[in-house]
Amino acid sequence: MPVTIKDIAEAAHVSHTTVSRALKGHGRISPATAERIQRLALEMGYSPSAIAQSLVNQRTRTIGVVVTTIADPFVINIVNGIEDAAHEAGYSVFLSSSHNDPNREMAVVETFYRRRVDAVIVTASRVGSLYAAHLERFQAPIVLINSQAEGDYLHAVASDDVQGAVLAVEHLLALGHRRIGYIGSAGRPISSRRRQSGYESCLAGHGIAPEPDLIAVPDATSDVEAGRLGLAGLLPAGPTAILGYNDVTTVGVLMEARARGLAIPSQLSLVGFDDIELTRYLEPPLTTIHQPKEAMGRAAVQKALALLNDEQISDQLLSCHLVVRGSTTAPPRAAMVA
Amino acid sequence: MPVTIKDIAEAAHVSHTTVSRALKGHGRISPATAERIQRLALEMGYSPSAIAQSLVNQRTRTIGVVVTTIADPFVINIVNGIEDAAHEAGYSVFLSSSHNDPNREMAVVETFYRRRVDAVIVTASRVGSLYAAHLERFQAPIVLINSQAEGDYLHAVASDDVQGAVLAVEHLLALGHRRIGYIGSAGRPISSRRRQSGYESCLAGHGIAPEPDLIAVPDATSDVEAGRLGLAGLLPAGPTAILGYNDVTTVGVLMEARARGLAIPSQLSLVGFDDIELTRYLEPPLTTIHQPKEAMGRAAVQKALALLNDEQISDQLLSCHLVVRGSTTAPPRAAMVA
DNA sequence: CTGTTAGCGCTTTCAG
DNA sequence: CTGAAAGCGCTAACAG
Repeated sequence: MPVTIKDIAEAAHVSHTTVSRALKGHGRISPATAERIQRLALEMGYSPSAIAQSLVNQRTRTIGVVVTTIADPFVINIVNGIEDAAHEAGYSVFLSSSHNDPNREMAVVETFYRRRVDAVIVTASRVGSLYAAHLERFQAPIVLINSQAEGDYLHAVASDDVQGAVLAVEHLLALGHRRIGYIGSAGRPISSRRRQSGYESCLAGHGIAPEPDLIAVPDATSDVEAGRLGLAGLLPAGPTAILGYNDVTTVGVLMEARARGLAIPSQLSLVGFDDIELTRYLEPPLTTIHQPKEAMGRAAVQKALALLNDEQISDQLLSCHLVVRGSTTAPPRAAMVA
Repeated sequence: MPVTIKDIAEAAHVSHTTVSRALKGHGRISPATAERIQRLALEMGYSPSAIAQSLVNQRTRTIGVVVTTIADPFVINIVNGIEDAAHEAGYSVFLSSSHNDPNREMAVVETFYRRRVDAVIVTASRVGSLYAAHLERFQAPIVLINSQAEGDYLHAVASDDVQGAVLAVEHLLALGHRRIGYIGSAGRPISSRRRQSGYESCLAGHGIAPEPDLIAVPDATSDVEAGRLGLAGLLPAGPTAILGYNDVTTVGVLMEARARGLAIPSQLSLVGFDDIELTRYLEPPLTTIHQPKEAMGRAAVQKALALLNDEQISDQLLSCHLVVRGSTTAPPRAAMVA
């Protein structure tokens, strides 16, 4: 059994209240006894029970984080940002995976509720709307990062998908490309559509009508697979450049291109999205749209903390930036690939 | 304020004790009232406070996990295994990063102790020995995954570094290589030395005396950098193949080789260690030693749970296996590179 | 300045 | 089968 304030009280011949006061400095208490008790506490190896404190204070200083998958290079950078910010604020974080299953997601949130976390952060939730029902009961703030559900039921932090896609397309346009393809993600409908709309509006802004043949949203089992299928589907339309939903999708495109003997970037330019670490070690290193992943995690924590403080804070839309590496260049002279 | 058993008791005109009993099924209670109360609890949106339960039960059903860095492709697979196993057992996990700082590592463990986690899992700890002092006080089991500290003070789960390195070297030997280099890691002294000893003993077993010139343990700021420096240092000795401490180190070797116009694998074969996801997308895809990362996480949880159950369980040493991909082939005819 | 008392939400004897 | 009472470790009035 751990040492309790009662044990210290006994050893110091004072009441446990006095110990409690001595240990947290404030509260009127004689410096002498205060110091004596503190020394005693140290000697006895006392460590206050956060459980007991939580019960009486009605706050646990914990944040529950639910992610779709833990072993994901994108997600994990967000978690990293969350943990850093939480740690700085004196909070601990529970991490749990929904395995991309809405039922499991709700179960995890329920578990967090039972544990009385002060706030919940959910990344890439597909069921944001479901929270509406549970929300009245669940007092804690819930902030959604990159929500993939329709509507804005809750507090949100997201990166600016539209702006990011525009950056990508402008880069390709500047390089001289005119036939630019887009390969989306069926599993992240919201952000995929946003990126697609950025792509389309940017093209349109330059007088290029989006062609359905240059857009694919493959129904694949993985992002890599989506990239492969996507490229296969788009090739007949003769793209000179492709924007992938994210870096992993774009890796799939790269693999498929390699399998087909298509040279990147001389025959086909590629732009990814996210800027996960992997991309810089590929051959060629990927030109991509950088998402401020840790910043999003930190922003989510700040938002949650502000909410706990009853400060009203507006939703955050963080902007992306372009990282030019080796997978983009001017289109080939003979612009037909297929 | 959340609904409590008292609220339900009031609504049901029974004592809160009865509610408590009704809700957990056991305890002698009339099926009628039991069911009535359960329905009521559901209607009222009751969710038991894990905090209060933890306080009385003296166990929180939480596990504290401390890692060196969250955003690490290797670590995160371990965490994934931990979370899965913990979830299955009804445990929640606290995740925290030590940022590879021993002081911070101890601080994190202290925080976990305050939160009264039932067990602690530490990956790649450099300060295992420091726990000895705190151990008497901290009743919870502490299990170390891939500990990087001298001695075996605690319960450990690790992959078999020696066996893994032997696998790698045997593969290269079988391919015909005789001048095989090893690039280690200064930051993970224990596992780096184990891999090196597997490497050396395997060579020795085949009648090849290890050459100091073919071994480098660069003092670099990152694994990639270590790989680059390592290759630069080893090249004069004319290796035809190199075993890197891990995949990221080997990526560094690959980058440096590319920069020097060295063809992989025709001029130099490369073997990594870990089998992180990245490796299969490199050009060429890396031959590597697979570590059972999720399994190590799961094993750590099982060990922790067994310990909580007072079962004595032996330390786990999980074996690795070889994954042959594109970065290894027979040595060039003219086996001198430098 | 210090001690007494009550209570956070729950479980668990012990009586009835 | 059900209720009363005590207590998990701590904090916060309220007295003294």
